[in-house]
Amino acid sequence: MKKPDLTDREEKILRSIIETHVRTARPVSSSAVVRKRSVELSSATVRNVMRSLEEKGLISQPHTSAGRVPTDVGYRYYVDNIMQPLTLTESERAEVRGGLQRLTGDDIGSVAAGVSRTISEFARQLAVAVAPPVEGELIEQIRLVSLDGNRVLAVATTRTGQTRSAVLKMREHPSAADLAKAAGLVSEWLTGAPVADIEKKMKDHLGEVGHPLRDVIAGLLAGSPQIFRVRGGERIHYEGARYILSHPEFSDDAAFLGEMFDDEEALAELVRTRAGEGGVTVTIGRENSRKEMKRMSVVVGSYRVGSRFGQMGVIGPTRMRYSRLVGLVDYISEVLDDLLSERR
Amino acid sequence: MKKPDLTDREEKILRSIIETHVRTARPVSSSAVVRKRSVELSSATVRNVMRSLEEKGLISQPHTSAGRVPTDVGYRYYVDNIMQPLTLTESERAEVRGGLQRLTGDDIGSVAAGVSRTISEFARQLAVAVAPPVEGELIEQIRLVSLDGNRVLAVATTRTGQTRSAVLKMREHPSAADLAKAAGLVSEWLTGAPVADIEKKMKDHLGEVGHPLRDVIAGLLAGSPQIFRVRGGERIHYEGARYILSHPEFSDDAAFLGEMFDDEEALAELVRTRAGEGGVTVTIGRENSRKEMKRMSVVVGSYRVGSRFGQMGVIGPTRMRYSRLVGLVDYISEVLDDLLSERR
DNA sequence: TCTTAGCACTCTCATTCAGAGAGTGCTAAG
DNA sequence: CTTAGCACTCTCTGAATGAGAGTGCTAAGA
Repeated sequence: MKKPDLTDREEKILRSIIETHVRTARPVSSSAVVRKRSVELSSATVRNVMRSLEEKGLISQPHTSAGRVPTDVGYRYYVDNIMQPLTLTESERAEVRGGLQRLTGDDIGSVAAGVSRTISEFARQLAVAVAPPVEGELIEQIRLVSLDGNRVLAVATTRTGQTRSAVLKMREHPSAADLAKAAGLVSEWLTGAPVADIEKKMKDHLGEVGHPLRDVIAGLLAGSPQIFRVRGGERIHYEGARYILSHPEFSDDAAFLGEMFDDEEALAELVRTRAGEGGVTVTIGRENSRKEMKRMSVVVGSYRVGSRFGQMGVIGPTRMRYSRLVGLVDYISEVLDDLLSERR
Repeated sequence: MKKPDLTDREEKILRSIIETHVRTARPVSSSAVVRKRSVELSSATVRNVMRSLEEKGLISQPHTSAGRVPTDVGYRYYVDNIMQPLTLTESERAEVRGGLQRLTGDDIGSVAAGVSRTISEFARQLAVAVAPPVEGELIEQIRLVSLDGNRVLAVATTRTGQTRSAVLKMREHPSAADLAKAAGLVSEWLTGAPVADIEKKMKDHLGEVGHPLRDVIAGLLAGSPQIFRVRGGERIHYEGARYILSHPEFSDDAAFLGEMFDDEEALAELVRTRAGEGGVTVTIGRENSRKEMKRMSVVVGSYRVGSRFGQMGVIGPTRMRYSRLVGLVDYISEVLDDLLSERR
């Protein structure tokens, strides 16, 4: 997997090429490398080294007489072996932490929204955050509150302290006593069960109860998807469309990006599949599963809520500041783990 | 305002030019008009008419020897005086109505989300829907439900049957009896008051109550923004980014569109400012307040929930099928008024 | 053996030019 | 008032040209 077969000098020159290409967006010539004082060599020698880097597939020429541009393989080598994650400045760290701290009182979906906003702001790239799935959460308790007419508010709390609720429409108006009884009964059945199992459990027990309560519980069963099936929109958040859309190099990909914005599930997939549990993962250009992303890179990290993981990351051109972005995502995931483990 | 100073023949030719331009996206020549059999005339005569239309500012030539293209003024005349809204086919009507019907059980924000999805699907354009503001709603009742630890779920219902809730963190764990008392007291103060006034009202009455209840109510006051200040994300929904982003003519405007997607409030402004109460409004090209939209048109309608209005519409190139889109928005607003007035 | 100066070579990019094609405006006749 | 005919204008395409950038190669120097 590793490719440590570069000499010190080759690494220095690869680094120089990548870093100036990231800044300038144009092919880097041998003389540009010399001007940067990356190495004390003549341009002719640098050219020889560049040729060797090209033979190894790390850089390439757009055409015969242009400078060199890093390939995906070149960026990969840079990310794995050369680059160091950039530490944020003290004031940036304070700002990131402060911004995230303010979120942690909110529900887990809003946290994801805030995370995507924070990442986007500091990265100046499209940012995506996916909240951890609710399916594995364990039910703590179910409560039913009578509203007006036949409407009832169902409230479920989970072991990690999340709360979800929905308004149910019942066939007839249930009495407060019946509601309390039904809630007690259902809580008894479900406490400790994972959210994924609740429909099945309720169905299994439904036969055990008689007339007035049975209607209430049937209503609850009918509405349970509303309570627990989290729509993508609540779990997946993105921010910073303007950054990726303003890249002229992506004007051909605008249609693809539009599809991504419309299909949040697909967007989530990008950060989900590659996010390990802990650590920051970088996916470069053609390494992405979608061929439309051959000129984009994705930097993702994960964060932990209870026993489940959420993911977050940035999407931008392959020509991105990897050291800065890896450092940023890393720091945010550290802060989130810290802040979110505090909640019970 | 009106411009009825076109002859019958001029109108026919303007219509022909606009309708073929909308289809082909290219300048329309005099012979193309003749080929369409819009009028029984030679191309030379059509040319004379086109010259007159050009003098009146309704069409223009991109360059000396090209066909003609409609101007904003031309589209305006077409929309106001020539075009008829296109009625949807029976099966489309059924599909639209069915799709919207399924939504009306949900809360008012989800309805807006569904509306934008429906419009976008049928219009194949970017669609935006804005739910009516909650500020004018009148409070019906406030309930408080004890969760675990110091957390309390506050539930408010309004006169139009909307429900909003939030989890509040109290200083200390309140007893169930105190919660019930506090909820009763607050409901008494607030019932019938508009949402906009609740903070003030609670502050006014807070002095009247003594120790154990006072803490609870202070907690509710502190959390009331969470309950009622609707974040844009819940009110404003858009769908169909792929349609507008895939228009090659907007690849220059991608950065502007990105800003719109990021700033939902700005997007909402587009459909809000122009939406009258009832009826469909069309804003064409430079008529839009934002100069970046000089090549886009907006078709908006409104719908009513209780005494407040929500807005919805489509955003696309000026070269759009106005008759189809006006017909669609009109029908959707009709269906929504119908469906939403049913809820109490 | 490695480095470097020098130079020919290749490719892009911008400019210019010419010819084809599209569509108009004008004129004169019906 | 309408229309046939035609000259005119403008765009678009492709070819030709020259400048500029940057390389690869060779041969000399350390």
